[in-house]
Amino acid sequence: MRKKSSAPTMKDVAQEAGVALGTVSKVINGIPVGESYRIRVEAAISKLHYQVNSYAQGLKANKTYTVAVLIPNTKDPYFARLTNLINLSLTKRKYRMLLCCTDSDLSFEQEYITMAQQNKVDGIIGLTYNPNLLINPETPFVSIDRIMGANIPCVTCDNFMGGQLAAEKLADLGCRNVAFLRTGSSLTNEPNKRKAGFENGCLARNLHYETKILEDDDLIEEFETFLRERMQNGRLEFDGIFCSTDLLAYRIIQLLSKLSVKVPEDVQIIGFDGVRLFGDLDYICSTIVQPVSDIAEMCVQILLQDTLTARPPLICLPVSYAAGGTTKEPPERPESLSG
Amino acid sequence: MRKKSSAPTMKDVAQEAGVALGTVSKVINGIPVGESYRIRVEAAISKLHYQVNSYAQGLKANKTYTVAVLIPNTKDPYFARLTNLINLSLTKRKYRMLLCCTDSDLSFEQEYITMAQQNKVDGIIGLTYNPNLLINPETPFVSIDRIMGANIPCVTCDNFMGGQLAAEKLADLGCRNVAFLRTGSSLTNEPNKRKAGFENGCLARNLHYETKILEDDDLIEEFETFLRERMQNGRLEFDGIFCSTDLLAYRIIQLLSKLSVKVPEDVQIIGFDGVRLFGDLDYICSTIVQPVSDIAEMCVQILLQDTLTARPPLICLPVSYAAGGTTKEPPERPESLSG
DNA sequence: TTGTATGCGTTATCAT
DNA sequence: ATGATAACGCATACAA
Repeated sequence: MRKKSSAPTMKDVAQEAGVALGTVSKVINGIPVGESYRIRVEAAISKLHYQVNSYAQGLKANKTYTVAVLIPNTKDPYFARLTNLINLSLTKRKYRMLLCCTDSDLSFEQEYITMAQQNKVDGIIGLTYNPNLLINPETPFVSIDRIMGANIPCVTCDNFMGGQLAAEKLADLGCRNVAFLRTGSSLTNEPNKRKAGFENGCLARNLHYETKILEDDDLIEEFETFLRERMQNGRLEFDGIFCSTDLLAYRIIQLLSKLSVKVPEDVQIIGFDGVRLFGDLDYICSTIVQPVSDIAEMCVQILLQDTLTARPPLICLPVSYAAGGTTKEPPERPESLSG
Repeated sequence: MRKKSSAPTMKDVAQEAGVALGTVSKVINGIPVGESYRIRVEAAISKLHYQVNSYAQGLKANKTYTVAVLIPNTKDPYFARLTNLINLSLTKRKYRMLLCCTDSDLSFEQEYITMAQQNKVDGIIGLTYNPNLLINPETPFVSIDRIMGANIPCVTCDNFMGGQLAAEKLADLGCRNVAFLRTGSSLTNEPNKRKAGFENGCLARNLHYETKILEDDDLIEEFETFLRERMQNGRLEFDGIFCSTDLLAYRIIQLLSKLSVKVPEDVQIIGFDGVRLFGDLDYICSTIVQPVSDIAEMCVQILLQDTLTARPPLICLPVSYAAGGTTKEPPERPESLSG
């Protein structure tokens, strides 16, 4: 499909209305102008279906009202929700959002950064993994979940507290022997603190614990071996498991079902993220809920704020716990929705 | 966070390299230039960290390499996946994507269209509901799931065939008395054909069927009443249900569990969309799978193609069926993934 | 082959 | 208050 003839410009409007260019500009920008002139210009605008050219505006003003958002993908429900909420926050402020799905690929991340800079975005929000990202210091950047350097603010949830909360919950629910399972990137980022928080909680509550962390190229089957080795007479020695993400929790639950271990009767499971079915229905599992909405809003707010003051390097937002059916409590139900 | 000093321009590069503006432009655009000049220019570019200004380019070329995508949200897993795949297709072609989450709000849809046009996007892909959307005819537009007019291509899956397939599957699985349940927008769009296809399939296979369609502001509870009325001695009179979406199927399954009706033993359920947990793990339910990847690719391809020929008004892509545990078959399992 | 000049659509600074 | 004009950064047609 090819674009048809080029769109009308301010010049066309000026000619149609029989006024000067500057007058048209003033009308468009709400600068006072003679009543009769305004009416003629407005008539010409609607007659020609004139629309301002944001590109010309951006070139002139050196401001594009555009923010690039780098995220691995929008298929994962947590990323999908985060993307949606960032979009909301940006739209609320009349900003446009350039979506950049990086697939967690280090090169793609860099390419998107370059693209965004060439596009003269007013800022970038990135949930990235590349430890050597080259970002032009003149482009404001806010990182999610990873500390990237002294001058780059990082927004995350309180991962340490989340881990601790998980341990406390398991203790409250009667567990005595628990495990922490983690998978994913070997790169250091904030979510790694979930482990330390969990261990801290276990110590405080006198819980015996063990941890198992998969390397980057390990298969999920490693966990099966790990768990099998800790079964005696068809009984798992753990009565509680904390998984670093809801995704992992889900897969572990599948695995346990294969091993005929019942959840939550035999072993209670807590995940992390607060993922819900279809975005806002039931939780997949009992989980530490990230304040996604606050994270999104905070990213946008910090990115777009004018003052250079009050720019703390790391912002940790509080997490909460939600029962989702994989612990011995009644699961929380979402408010009833129509449709 | 404020932008630091403004970025270097071609003029700065020219001065740094001691050459003329045009020469720099040529180097950047790969137009042959004297070896020594090229080297000096490239040195200046990397010294100054120069990056072209896409806005200036776009203004000059009247082309922005940007496409706006209008979608209700990215929380719903089907929309989330579609968004991801459209992003992929666009990126592959070096296009940027402006994400516009409309929340299915008719005014937001119009506002985003206006914004996109002011942004001089090269095209718009929209899954929209506003029947009176004002779209500048000079902006190429491809619609998803809704026919918007003679000059606007519409990409969708074969909804009719999907409905028919659902009926056939239920018949094959031994059902004799089935129901079709639908909810959502009262506006006419392609997915409405699922009902006709289902009815057609039921007739062909001699299945007795009943349909229940909720109005826009009805509550999901209406379905509970409907189903309760069709129970005798704790037994539901239907042995199969086709739901217009996986989301609805999921909610109906919850409802049935409340009524102590077992799925799939007492009643088999088929949904529509092909939604999977975490994007690519298990299906939520047995379902008619939309060819999301093909839909995304087709939208982009049609939108960006140069020729005005071969632009059929309606493109129906084939659907398939996947067992997801809510029918009397072993559910399909996704290929084992690492991590 | 290299440099110069003009225009893209807009805004803002001037005179008028 | 209104109209003419320069400038934003880049690409290109044209002159050197």
